[in-house]
Amino acid sequence: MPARTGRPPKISRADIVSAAHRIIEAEGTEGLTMRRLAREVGTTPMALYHHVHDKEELLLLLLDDYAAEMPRPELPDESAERMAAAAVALHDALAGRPWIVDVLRADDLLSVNALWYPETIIDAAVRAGLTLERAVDAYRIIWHYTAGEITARAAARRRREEGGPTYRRRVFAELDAEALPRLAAVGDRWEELTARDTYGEGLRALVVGLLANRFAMGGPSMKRSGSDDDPMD
Amino acid sequence: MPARTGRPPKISRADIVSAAHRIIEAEGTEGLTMRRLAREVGTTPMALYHHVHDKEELLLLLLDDYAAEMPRPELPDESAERMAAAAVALHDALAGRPWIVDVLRADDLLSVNALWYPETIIDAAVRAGLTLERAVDAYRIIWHYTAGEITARAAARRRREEGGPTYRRRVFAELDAEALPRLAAVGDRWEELTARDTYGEGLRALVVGLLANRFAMGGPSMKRSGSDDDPMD
DNA sequence: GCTACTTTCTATACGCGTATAGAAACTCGC
DNA sequence: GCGAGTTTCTATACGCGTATAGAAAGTAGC
Repeated sequence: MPARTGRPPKISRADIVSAAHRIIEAEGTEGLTMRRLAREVGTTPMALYHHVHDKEELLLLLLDDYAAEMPRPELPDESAERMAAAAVALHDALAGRPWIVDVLRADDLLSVNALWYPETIIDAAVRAGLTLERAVDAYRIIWHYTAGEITARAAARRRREEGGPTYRRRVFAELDAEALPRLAAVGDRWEELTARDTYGEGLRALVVGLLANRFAMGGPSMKRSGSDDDPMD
Repeated sequence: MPARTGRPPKISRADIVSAAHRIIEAEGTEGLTMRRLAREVGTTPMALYHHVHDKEELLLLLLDDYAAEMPRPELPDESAERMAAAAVALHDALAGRPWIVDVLRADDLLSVNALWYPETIIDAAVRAGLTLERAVDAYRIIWHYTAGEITARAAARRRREEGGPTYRRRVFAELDAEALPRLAAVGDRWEELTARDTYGEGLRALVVGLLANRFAMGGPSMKRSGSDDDPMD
């Protein structure tokens, strides 16, 4: 029954997504606007909104398309290494696409086609001896770190491209060496030190710590200092 | 020589920042637009741009103001606990303010008045035995995790407020239980499990891992300690 | 063929951040 | 007192994402 009711569509979701791909490829993230996209597809901007809820959903579709082709590398057998390797693969796949950043806030599950990554990480964590619940926690923690690193990376790149290194200079120039001796000791080298890629190092530390499991949830040690009230609700 | 040349200003940066504070207090983040702010200050939108480079700088000023009053809690003496306590204080101070998210991508130093946090964390890391360079790396890694967690938290809150829980439902409904057994096992409980606050847990894992320092930079891999699943000794 | 109904697409408009051009209001050198 | 220079403020406009209203183009029942 291919006979559907209503005005027949001139464009499809797939048309939109592939046009978006083309634009991003040719003109980068900034070139992808709903108006520009409409022109590319050959329709009006608002027509897009009948196929896509908003721009964020469009980016999610783009991610999903892209995720289908992301590398699923051979993984080591040992659990900790396996977790780290899967996370690195996820990180590397995402870090290369600047527009990803706009979608990172969307969800911790990313897209359907990217579910292989959480699955693999959670599975490795369970194999390493965590309960399923704690494995999920571990995945989310790794994800927060990963998303944060990618965001910072993108911001640093943007800063580099825009050229204005003034702010950090000013900070270190005005810095009170008595109150902040460590930062003063770093001084001009901040720029250089923070340019290094520390994702892998942090990830390994995280995996080690998560599996070491020194501080079980609700455990007594390393209690939070300061007031007890949680400012989020 | 208080007699400066040029047309005398009607408004100051301080006026702008305090008006912005007022608006955010009264109407939340969404209420803070450059046009609304201009109305509050009693001027035109473009006049603001002579005192503030762009909206992001305004938010940074707001953060700096706010940072001056952030809690600097009494810290434990032991280094690892000290690092964690400072990071938790930073996290809690930032997590309460939704608009912070827009500024998180700005810089890893945040604002001048917030430098106490990196200083404290780096200092504790050095005391724990890291070199200054590695202590800076540790701080940045902690910062990436913290920023990522806060962003995800804000996104989750937004999702909660907007009410649409459809996406995750759909994901788990369509989920291929053979290809993704762990996620399938979690199933409906994903929502519940990911609502938990795991910042502290992750942070402690990170600190443990960073100080355990098993995998020095440039080291060969995570192999090293045999093929044991218990990475702590 | 007409009417009702459904789906898709178009036109218009709003508020956003901010670029650009130039007017306004002051000091200074003469 | 008057032009030159400097700083600040105003007017206008652009492109953005997208809300809203309604026109267009089909099918289904009569």
